[in-house]
Amino acid sequence: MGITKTQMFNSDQNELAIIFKVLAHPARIAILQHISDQKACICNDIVTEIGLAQPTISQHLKELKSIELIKGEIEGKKVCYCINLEKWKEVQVLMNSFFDKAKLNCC
Amino acid sequence: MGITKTQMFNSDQNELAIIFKVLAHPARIAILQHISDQKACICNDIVTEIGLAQPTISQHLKELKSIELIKGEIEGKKVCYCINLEKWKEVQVLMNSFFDKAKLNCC
DNA sequence: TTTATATATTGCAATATTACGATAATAAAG
DNA sequence: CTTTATTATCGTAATATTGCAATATATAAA
Repeated sequence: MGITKTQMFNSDQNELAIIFKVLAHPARIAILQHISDQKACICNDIVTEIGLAQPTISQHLKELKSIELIKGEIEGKKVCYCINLEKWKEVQVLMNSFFDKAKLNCC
Repeated sequence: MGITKTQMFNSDQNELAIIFKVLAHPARIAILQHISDQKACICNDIVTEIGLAQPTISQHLKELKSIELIKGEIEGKKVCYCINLEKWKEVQVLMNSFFDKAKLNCC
């Protein structure tokens, strides 16, 4: 159907999946790299750096904001986006705790 | 368009995005947890545990196999899936190196 | 060989995502 | 107030994903 049966899974599984989904696009990876490299944090500069249309970048930024990986500060008519380090670390811990649980005890 | 402009991004960005995309579904998170918890590694047991239809689970397993996070061993008429620990750790390292690069040097 | 069991593949309907043009909203500059 | 610059939102076309019924494939059991 194209619709994920969210109700069949627990909230941890759904939360992790949502985080992974936000990260599951090369443009969003690139945006995060540009922001954290300080190459560009102003929306329009990111548009120039990456080369997708402005509405497309704006949409990607919105998705990154939706899980609070970045925050946008309004500076006059520009918006400066930066990494939300608190959430950033939280996400990293979450992923690592998922990965650390895997054991090699299979058949 | 719905099509990702892969050619605009470098191979690291695309590789990371593909890995995140495979992980971006609660059913696939659940499957990995079941396998690594040893609750179920036989395909049909996973179907019973999770409650999605057999073809659906089979498709999710295929996607997990596509990036080699799991491998499936044929045991008679059954297939035992287990975590590919080598790739598993490789993916974890890749993610951490991405997350470790973020700095708080923004405006 | 026939039947039962386990998994994979195909085809399709429902829904989601990606990208962008057009346009709205907002704020600084003139 | 008007213009310009920057970002967000809306609408929409193209494509991708999800889930499952039907079916194919493969092995074991009878």
